[in-house]
Amino acid sequence: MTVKTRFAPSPTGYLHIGGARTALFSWLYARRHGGHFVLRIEDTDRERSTPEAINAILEGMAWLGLDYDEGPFYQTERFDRYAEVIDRLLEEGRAYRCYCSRERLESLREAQMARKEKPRYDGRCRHLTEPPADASGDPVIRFRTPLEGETVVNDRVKGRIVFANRELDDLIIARADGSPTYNFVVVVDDMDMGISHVIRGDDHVNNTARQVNILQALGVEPPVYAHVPMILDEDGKKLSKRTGAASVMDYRDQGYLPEAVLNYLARLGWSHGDQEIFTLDELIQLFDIDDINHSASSLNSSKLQWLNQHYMKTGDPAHVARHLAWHLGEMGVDPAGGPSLEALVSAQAERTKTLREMAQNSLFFFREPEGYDEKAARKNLKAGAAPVLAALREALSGLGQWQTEAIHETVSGVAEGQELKLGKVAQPLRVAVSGGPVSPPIDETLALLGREATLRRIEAAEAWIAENVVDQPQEG
RNA sequence: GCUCCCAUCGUCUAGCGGUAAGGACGCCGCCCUCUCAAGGCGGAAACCGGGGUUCAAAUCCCCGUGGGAGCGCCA
Repeated sequence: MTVKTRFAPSPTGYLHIGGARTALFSWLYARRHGGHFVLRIEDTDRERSTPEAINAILEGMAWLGLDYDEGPFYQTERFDRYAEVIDRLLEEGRAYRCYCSRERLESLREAQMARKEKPRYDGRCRHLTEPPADASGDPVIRFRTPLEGETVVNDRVKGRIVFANRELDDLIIARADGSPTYNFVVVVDDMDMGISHVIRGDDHVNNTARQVNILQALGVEPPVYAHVPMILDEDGKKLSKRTGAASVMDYRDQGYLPEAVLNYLARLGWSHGDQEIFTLDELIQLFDIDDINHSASSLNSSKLQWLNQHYMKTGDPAHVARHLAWHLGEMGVDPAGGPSLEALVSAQAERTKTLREMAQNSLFFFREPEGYDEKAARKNLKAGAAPVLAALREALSGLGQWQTEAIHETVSGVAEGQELKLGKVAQPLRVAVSGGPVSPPIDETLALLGREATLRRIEAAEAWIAENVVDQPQEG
């Protein structure tokens, strides 16, 4: 059997992190089996679907690198086809027109709820042969669900699930205006597009029995279903925009690499023994529906951060640098005016968790620090630091080659000359050039910053000390 | 309320009748160290409860309990 999977989001919002995972699973499964992956936009709800949301979904897919072999298909462009199938169902008596008013349906539901029954259509129009006398307005079309027997779904992740048909009611497949509804279009599309495996969130399990029944009425073999558990937020609650990043683009904005997000998502609800780090190729090779978990899982941002740092540390610096450049740009920095981004990535990757943090902590390489971190200055830019800085400035200005190793020797040389531990020299220097207490190793920092900026900032620090510290009572 | 699903460290998970219940993130401690990190080493930390089945249950069955989903002229 040729494998064909699909991702079928409704364009009513951004590409959700949960949706991204189902998309990833579907994509991986198709790639794993040399099949096709289809993107289908479920936009039958014209009220809620927006072009912005469609773009957001396409953008999210592109950022993650989940490419599709077919589509995007739009359901709104397939209305003729749906009408055709509905007519066929009507002719064959597998569907019927229902003239019940919304009001009647509403009170029916209320009465059932009051009786603690499961609300469902009572089948009043099921046996009508012609419109009732009191009919007003256009009818909806309902699917004639079998009254008896059971519908079995052999779910690839949940196992065998049995639904008694009497628990199902006659669902509406076309609205009064003739437009088809979700449970119906899904079935027609999956059938027409030759979808072999439906991988989707398990909030759809209860729909599956209805869909299987429609498929059977159409005389078609159902696809293989695999319902993956939900993703919960860090507190184990349902995901919402409120509780942090829900849209995949938020992850980009927060400084995550797409490969980190992909790896993280893959390991959320799926596993392969004790392995945590997977390349995309490994995922394609190893992914299997049978290894998907049965229970919902919570997001854990610290694990994502760990993965992200892993990819920043071990990835191709040029690749990471491209992403870093984007974030620098977001912060109004033109990377052209500073050190090599690749070198910067190498220097910062092991001390930052995200690209955003890396960019933030690297700002001083591109522009003068805006003043000194108060605490760091109080501790390191004391009166006693002035001669140290002066010595450093002198030694560094005479340095032949502005390279890490030579700089390192020079700085340690100054420390020895002043009979100070390296830290006593490096730290004031660090504050002087970076404005704060944290940076890559001082020699690397200076090498990246360049001689000119280094000397200028040392001088500025000396002036700052003269102006702000000289009159203060000296302490050690 | 009815139907369906789920249940191993805080979190992600391995386990598929016999294990000292393993790994990862995070956390704690030590080492390393010019800052912050990274890294190395070590540590604390889990089978929801009760019944069965079995020589033997985290693993199989049942019942509870607790979560979740669905019950639209939404998808």
